[in-house]
Amino acid sequence: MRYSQLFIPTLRQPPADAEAVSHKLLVRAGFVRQLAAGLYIFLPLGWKVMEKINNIIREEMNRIGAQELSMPVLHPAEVWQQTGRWDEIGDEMFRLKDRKGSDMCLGMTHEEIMTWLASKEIRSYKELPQTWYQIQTKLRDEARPKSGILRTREFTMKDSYSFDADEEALQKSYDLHIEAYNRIFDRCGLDFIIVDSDPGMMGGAMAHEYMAPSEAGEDEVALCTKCGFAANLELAGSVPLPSEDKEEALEEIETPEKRTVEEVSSFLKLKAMNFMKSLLVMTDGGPVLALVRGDQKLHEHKLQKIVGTLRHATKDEIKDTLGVEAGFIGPMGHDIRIVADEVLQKGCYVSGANKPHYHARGIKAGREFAAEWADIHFAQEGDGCPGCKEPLHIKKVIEIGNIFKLGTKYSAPLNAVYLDESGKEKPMIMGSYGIGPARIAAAAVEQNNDDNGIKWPKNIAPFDVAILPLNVKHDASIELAERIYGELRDKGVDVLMDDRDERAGIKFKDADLIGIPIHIIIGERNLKEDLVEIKDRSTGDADKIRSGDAVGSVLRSFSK
RNA sequence: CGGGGUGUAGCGCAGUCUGGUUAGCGCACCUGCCUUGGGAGCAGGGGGUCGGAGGUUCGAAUCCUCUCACCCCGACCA
Repeated sequence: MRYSQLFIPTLRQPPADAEAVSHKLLVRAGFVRQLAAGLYIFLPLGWKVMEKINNIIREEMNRIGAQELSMPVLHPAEVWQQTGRWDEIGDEMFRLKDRKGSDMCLGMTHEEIMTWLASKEIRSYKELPQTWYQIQTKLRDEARPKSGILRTREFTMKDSYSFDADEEALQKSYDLHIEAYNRIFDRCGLDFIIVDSDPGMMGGAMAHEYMAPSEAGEDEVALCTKCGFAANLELAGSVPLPSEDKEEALEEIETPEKRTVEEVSSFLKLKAMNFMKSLLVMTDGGPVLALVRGDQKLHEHKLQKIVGTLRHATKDEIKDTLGVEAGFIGPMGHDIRIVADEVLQKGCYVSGANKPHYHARGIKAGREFAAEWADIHFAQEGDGCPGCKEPLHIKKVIEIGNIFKLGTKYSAPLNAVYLDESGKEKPMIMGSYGIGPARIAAAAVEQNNDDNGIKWPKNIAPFDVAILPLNVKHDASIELAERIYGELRDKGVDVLMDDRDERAGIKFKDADLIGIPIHIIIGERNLKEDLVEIKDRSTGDADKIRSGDAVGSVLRSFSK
């Protein structure tokens, strides 16, 4: 394609409200524009990248026998009501009524509709397994869209669903998806890791997430380089650094206006790990006091699994329940349920003295208080790996894909059943598998860029090659550029010909910003010696070669 | 939903505190000349209901009230 005929609105400066690198660069380089919060327009270049990603996904999904189809985006409420999610899901679902007043919603995912289809059409074990997928628009009324195209309210997703006769067959479908996903993310040129994840509201037994390490990511994972442990911080266990093993008698200390661990620890000149944080949460079963060590963060999800749905107590509730204001709460002498992190079983700690402006030291489990013990802390950098005790590393990551074993969570309520060999009716065993193509693009930019712009991985770059005739008024330059352009195109190479009457500097800057992997630079000076320059965008390496060798050289670099 | 911030030309910003000519600057854009290996130079030019509504005032980008939008942190995230 010819640059002069393309719409590539590049900007010298990024918009002021962009924060993430991928957001800034994708806007600057003319790939996307924002319509409203969490709603993005994909410009021609951006759309080309999306199509390349989607085609890789298609090829790999088809390779494992998955079949592409297309589902409506607008759904009747009934199906969602049958699985209970119509009520479980809150404001995040876009809901509307049709002209007859019937409740409808915009699909945030397609478990219900896919299962509905299976329930209508599949009768026999002979028709199983089936894996269906689509690359479809999803809509979610996100509480906080952010980071450009990383978290939007409308986005395309590759979602596939497997229907199997039993758990063993589901495992096969699951493994096939792992195979496909590994190939997809490899081909897209991403650095990625697979981690254990929390099945959450999706239900089901097992789940993994594909994560691309990046500072722009919203998730955090704990990794062990020694034994390969890898898990989302939403569920990652860890072995905290051991507490100091000391024996102290209980003693009250005046700590005027010192409430937080930070304040009290600097006041008493003690490390955070010498403290015990006492936090009051409210549950359906009444108030619960949660205890973690001063250097730890309470993991509400872990606690929730023990005590049920919870929320933080208000200041008044703390006073009413414990008789003391927040900041001076201690675990002693309360007649309520106490759940404490296991690390507190050993050692003596400082915590609130249950009276204003006083803390107490020498608080020891079993002596001053009793508790239920559990892992209710967030894993942090340096904690021991739960598998091999080596220090864990925490990394920020972008979630680019996930795979879930759903079991019968959807097939049971929607009555998606089949008859087995003995004529017995059984629910289908399902799996659900997602990939966010726009997140692949964003992650690729986050992982591959420099001060000059994007360095696209070659398989998802908007063009394979850019030809830059530096002076379009120089006949020999243009003749050569046209010849190379034609020959590369004949070989199936996706070429951008910068035929604009612009100065050399502008062409260099734009080619770098847009991030095309290979640049063929045709300058008047080199051409006198029959030379052209081939530049590799990602390494910056540039070679001068005979003009007649340009096409062959470029083709060779693709077969590498 | 809680906290913070920002809305002035396509993009980036100044002006607002302390009200007062035709509201400025850089880049981009248009015309001409010149230039062609890293976002050139000279000359000329176009583009704004200062997010919106109401109010105060002789006079509002500027002060007051309400409202909308967007961004960031947190909560949430099937």
